[in-house]
Amino acid sequence: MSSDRTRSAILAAAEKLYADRGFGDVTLRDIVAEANVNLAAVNYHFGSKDELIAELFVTRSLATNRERLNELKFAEEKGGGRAPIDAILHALVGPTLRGCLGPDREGSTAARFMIRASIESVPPIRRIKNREVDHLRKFIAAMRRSLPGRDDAELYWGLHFALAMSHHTIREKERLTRLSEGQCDLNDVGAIVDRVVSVSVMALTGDETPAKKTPGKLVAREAR
Amino acid sequence: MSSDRTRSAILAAAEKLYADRGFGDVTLRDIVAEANVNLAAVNYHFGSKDELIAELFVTRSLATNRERLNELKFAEEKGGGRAPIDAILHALVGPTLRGCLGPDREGSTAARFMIRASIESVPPIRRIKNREVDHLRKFIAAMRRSLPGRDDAELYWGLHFALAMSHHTIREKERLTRLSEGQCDLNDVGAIVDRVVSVSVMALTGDETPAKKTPGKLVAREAR
DNA sequence: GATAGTTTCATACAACTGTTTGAATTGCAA
DNA sequence: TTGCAATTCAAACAGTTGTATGAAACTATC
Repeated sequence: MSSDRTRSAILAAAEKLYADRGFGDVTLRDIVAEANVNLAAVNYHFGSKDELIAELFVTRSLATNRERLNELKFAEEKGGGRAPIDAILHALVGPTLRGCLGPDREGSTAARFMIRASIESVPPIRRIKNREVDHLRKFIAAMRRSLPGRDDAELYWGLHFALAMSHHTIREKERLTRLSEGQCDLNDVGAIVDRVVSVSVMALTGDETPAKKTPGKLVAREAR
Repeated sequence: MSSDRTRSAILAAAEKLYADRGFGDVTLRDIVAEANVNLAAVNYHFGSKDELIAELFVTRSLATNRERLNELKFAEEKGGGRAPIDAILHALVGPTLRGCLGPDREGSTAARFMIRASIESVPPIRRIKNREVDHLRKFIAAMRRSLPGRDDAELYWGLHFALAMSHHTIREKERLTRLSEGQCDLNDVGAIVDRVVSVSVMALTGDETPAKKTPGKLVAREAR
């Protein structure tokens, strides 16, 4: 228990390299070179390469989940047990978007690592993501309290779409920048969060029964 | 030019195996075993493993793009040069969703392969996807005609969100099924397309200037 | 300062990867 | 049939990968 130095040097080096070059072509030898430690150190301290990746991902995603739940709890307490739906969605997508996008996050290896983890799909991370369901259920519960009477399926779809927009923005931010030739500002994270939340709220409250076969033209207006 | 037999046997076997087990752990030896051909045949007929994957992906995605443009062209001709926005978005997300989800597509290796290609992110496929920008610009142009005066950035965000919901639904269909405990029907593809289109239309037409700092509650109603 | 436990290190291992080679076989035209 | 090109094949190649080993170096306790 004395030498955390090696341990954390490996973690830092691995996070940096994975963030920079992806999981695909970063070997243990690259990592130990960057960390200036011996090759065997990874297996000694982490057991295996996969466990190293898992620890990296778990640490970061636990932090995000904690932040999410804090925001949710705060919003629900403020609303006396019922948070407004936009606050709930804000708590859901805000931490992730803020963590991965945003100013001066360019240099943050943690953020870039999480972007990689979102783009590539490597077994140890996939295993962890599959346990995320329980976490999301807490948001479904809050949404149910916020929009009582709403069909559960609608809530699931709303949450699903909120995550879709948030994750896709993270995954494809370069492509969106290129496609829009810079007209979409990917630096103003606050505006992005608001935009995702706003659309998600519309998805949830727009029309009771989503257009069945031929969706009519939909017009939304701001109701104060 | 005589033996396409080997060539297409390889293509079929590769598509099946990649669809079933992902790109990560399917080797050339797996493929040639499934195809009952010699190991060297892949390099002989395709040059390299990456070129095999690329050909597989290009074939399928060209088909999807063609279908998209057909739908778009049809809608614009019907509208005399200006298609309604929901028709444009329908042309954008319909072919992809229909191609990857939907009934009796369970057995379609082509569909499952495209899902894999959407989930995992392997270099040859990434290279091809990066050339997709020109294709998407045609939809931006159609959207500009459909919603004149609208800020270009808004159009880009709308298209981006439409793709986000469509791709995320494909990628995470199992997870959504599990999360919603089957309450979200992933088999009714038509309904899913309509749902994605409907939300995308709301995103594009909902409020002129997307809520800046504190998004107000938004209510949409059906017009017409 | 001897001892026991932890940590580092160089090295080897065993397996697997995509690719190449050169000879055998096939198919087809003259 | 003969000749030539296209195709198939078994085998080997060259490189990389994550992991295991056992000895050395360190660290703290008594």
